[in-house]
Amino acid sequence: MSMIPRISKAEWEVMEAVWRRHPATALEIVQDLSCSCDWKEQTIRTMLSRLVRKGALHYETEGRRFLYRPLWEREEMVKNESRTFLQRVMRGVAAPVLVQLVEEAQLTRDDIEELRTLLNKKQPQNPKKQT
Amino acid sequence: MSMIPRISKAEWEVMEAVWRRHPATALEIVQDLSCSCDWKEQTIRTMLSRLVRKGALHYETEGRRFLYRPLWEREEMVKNESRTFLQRVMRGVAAPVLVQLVEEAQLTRDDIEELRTLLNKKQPQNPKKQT
DNA sequence: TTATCTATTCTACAAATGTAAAACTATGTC
DNA sequence: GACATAGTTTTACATTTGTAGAATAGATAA
Repeated sequence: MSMIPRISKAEWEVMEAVWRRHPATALEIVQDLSCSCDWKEQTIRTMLSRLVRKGALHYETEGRRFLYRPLWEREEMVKNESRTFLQRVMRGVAAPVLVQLVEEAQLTRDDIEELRTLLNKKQPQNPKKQT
Repeated sequence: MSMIPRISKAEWEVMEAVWRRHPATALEIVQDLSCSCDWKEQTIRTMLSRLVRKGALHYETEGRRFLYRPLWEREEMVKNESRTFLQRVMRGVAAPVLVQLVEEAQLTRDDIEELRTLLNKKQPQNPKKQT
């Protein structure tokens, strides 16, 4: 199985739009993003190509245009990013970061409930000694 | 108040070492990292300079060497990174990412307890409608 | 069938990142 | 003082990212 590609911040933005609307033409993506970003159309088209090159998107041609689709579920990529983030920012010590994130996050009642349930089910790990 | 600088993955690694050992000479940092990374000594020294330039570290001279110190608490930078991460990966919809992270993370009994308490105190937000 | 659209592909270029080697400079040491 | 040492500063160079303009080619309207 090929690797989930690492994509940049701006590319992520474009991916979001593709996830929202796929299958989608470049123009549709541009329109979708027109409110949130103020990139030039060409910029977004460039990023679509790069995402194809990186193996994050693929397309079929429909007439002269491309219909883009994600090659990965949003969830898979979120998982991947999260893992990378955790490794980078915490080198294994998850809790402080999670605390931080929970504090920052805006969560609905349901979100909170879901997380609480998750924590109840969570299997505790023994603390590891510091290297 | 000046801004917390954004630093790259590799630079973060170096920062970790500085946080662990500060005040520390370049050599000490190099040694600290020698087990975990296999960068050449020069590479690490370069990153120390870049971190100074970026305003993440500063130094005093001690004889001919520099004694490096972080300009920011680890916690502040973690907070900052977390915020950036959340904005990037979730554009405001925190819960799925948090679920993912909690699932991935290795948490001790105490960590879980802490998070649970936090969630209990957490003020729920009303769901916002999608744009 | 030719001019015009419009979509994609190529090219551009500066800044940041990863990864160092080379050069320069104090400072002990002989 | 001359030289080796061990620091720092400069320079290097390929990739990735951000941000597009220019060129090209297929579809279409006149």
